[in-house]
Amino acid sequence: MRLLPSFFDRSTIDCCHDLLGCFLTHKNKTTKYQGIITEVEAYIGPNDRASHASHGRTPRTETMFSSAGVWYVYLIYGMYYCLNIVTEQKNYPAAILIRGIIPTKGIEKMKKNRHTDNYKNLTNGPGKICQAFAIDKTFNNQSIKKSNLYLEKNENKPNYQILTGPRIGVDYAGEDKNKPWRFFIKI
DNA sequence: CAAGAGATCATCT
DNA sequence: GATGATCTCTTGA
Repeated sequence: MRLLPSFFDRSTIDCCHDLLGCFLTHKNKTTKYQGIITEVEAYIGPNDRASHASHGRTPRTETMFSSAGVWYVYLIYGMYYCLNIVTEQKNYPAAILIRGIIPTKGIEKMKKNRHTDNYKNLTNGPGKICQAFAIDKTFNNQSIKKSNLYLEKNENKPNYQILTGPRIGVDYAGEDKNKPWRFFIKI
């Protein structure tokens, strides 16, 4: 069952907890990619110095100010894409970065896309996820309701513990770098 | 296994 | 002109 935009129209932290364990799915002409989300990070509000939106509205960050349930995709370090889902009300900039996934479908194509046979190295990082799932900027600002990139509820979520920690790669963010806004499933 | 360097370009100042 | 919500490769213990 596809998650609808309304699922994300609420506290970003709550969304993070509920998003863990759900499926990410991308269906194109040739391949169905799918995996279970195991790690995410929250970027919340105009004053979060780790967030792109802390520098105000710009052409790039405009997506973060959209209403909930659209993809925010951007290029980082000139080489890799990162996939986020926008949360909370319109004009309040917030999103969740998807950082870790366990692949369940399309694994052979993921290996090709990633140029490796190492299963454990397919989707354990935000840039790797986008490469494995063939996600690029064309998905930016698309609604999860209509896009062929979408999220699904997992009816058989196993019991697991959710751990938290500081976000990765945001040393520039001053005090905000210590916020425990990284969430991951204990294996 | 850990640490360091380099790749590479859209975005914003 | 500077920088980054990353990754891979190399080096060395």
